[in-house]
Amino acid sequence: MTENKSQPGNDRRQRLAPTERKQRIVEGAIQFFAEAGFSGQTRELAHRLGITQPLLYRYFPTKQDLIEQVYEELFVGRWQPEWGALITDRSRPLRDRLIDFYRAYANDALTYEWIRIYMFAGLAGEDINRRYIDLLEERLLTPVCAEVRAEAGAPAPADVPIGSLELEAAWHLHAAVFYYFVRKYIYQTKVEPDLEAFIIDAVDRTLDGALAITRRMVGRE
Amino acid sequence: MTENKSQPGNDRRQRLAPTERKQRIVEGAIQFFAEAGFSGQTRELAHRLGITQPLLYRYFPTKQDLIEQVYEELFVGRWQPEWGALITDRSRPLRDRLIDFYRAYANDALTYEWIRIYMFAGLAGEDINRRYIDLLEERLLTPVCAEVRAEAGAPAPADVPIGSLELEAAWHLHAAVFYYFVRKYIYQTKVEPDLEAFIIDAVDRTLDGALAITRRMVGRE
DNA sequence: CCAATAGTTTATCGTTTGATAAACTAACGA
DNA sequence: TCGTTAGTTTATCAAACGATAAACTATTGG
Repeated sequence: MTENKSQPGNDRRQRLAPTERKQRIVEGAIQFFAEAGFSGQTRELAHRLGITQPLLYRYFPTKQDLIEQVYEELFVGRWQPEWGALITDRSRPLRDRLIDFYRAYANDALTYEWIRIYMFAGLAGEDINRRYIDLLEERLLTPVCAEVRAEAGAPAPADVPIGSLELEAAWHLHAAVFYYFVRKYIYQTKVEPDLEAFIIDAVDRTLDGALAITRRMVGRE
Repeated sequence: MTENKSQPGNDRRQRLAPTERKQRIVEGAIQFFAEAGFSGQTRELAHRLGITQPLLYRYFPTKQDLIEQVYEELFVGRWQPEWGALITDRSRPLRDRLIDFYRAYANDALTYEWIRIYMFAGLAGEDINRRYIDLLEERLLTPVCAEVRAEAGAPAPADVPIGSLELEAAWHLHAAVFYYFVRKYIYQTKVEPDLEAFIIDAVDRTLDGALAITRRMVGRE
């Protein structure tokens, strides 16, 4: 018997560079906390990672620090800057832009881990949700309102500011898509299997209705 | 000094009839778990109730039994049977019926406690959410689809079954109202202050769009 | 080949937490 | 008035859990 280092089931005590180990811990934590919530035990997280529990504390002083890192990775890192340009590109029909955006957003952001940790964080009273919503209103919802205005032939936001109820119209579409994934990943019930078709219908319903209401509310130019 | 029983600050050791005590515990548990989640400690719940922690175990064998009772009180007890009739009353415009329903539903069901405990339960993997959604689809969403069909002049569900995407259209409105309260009570962000106006707009957006799509999807009679 | 560095584990501490047992006492009936 | 019933508290247990200290060992440079 020479080396048994690479034998299956005997691969413990795997020495990694600090950055690599830290990254693995964060990724494992995302998966684990998404399932178990933040009251999940550090011992079980360590077990899933194939390491011992005190090792976590070599890389993160406290459990809360690890959680903070999870937020960073998940909520700050996943917003794609090009989405903003996608929304405001008036060379394409607004309907197509919204469909493309929500297709991309659903794919990159609204994953199992994202949705669940987002909701866990909200219930825990963390301000990460409020900060994310500020970002969302600034980069998505307000621009969408401006595009709806343009589409409806209504005054630009610079002349007539976006009203609270108009913002709610943009939330309306967002809520439909978001809640679809809440049902899928939190309640774990059956949802429409064709995500593409679902998004198209949701956009059409919201947009048609929103256009009519916007014309009524804000008036045409 | 004769009696100090009713003096303020000295009212401990308050003896209650079992049913009364049990009721107070459940109501306190609803409030407490809504804030703290189900990982909230029994000692703190007892403290808020002004009783000692072991007393909880006189009335509920385990913490989980108490939680079960919270579900019962909150999710089973709050559905008003008359809501079904409200939806299907074709002597009134569908728009008015939907507005009235969601006004009532928001008032009676979508409270701070309800929303938060519902979400906590979902994340915990409890099947109460799936059971509630079955109830919702049967008593609300499917009937709404049938009414939209009638309004759109499309075939009745008996002839052409309700499709998955049609059900999603009913979910669309439901999601908008639900998510409004998620933002209010879970993320705790500013929302449109006029709930009435919000509901009216949401109904109009969804209904107009849904009518058009239903006509396209199912065809007219 | 050896010694120093540092990644990882073993052992353990102090609290927290759900739950139980036994003591205490307010209320009611004979 | 007194004794029994039962609602409530005090005291405590055992396991769970975040966190720390010290021992262990894989890797690297000379």
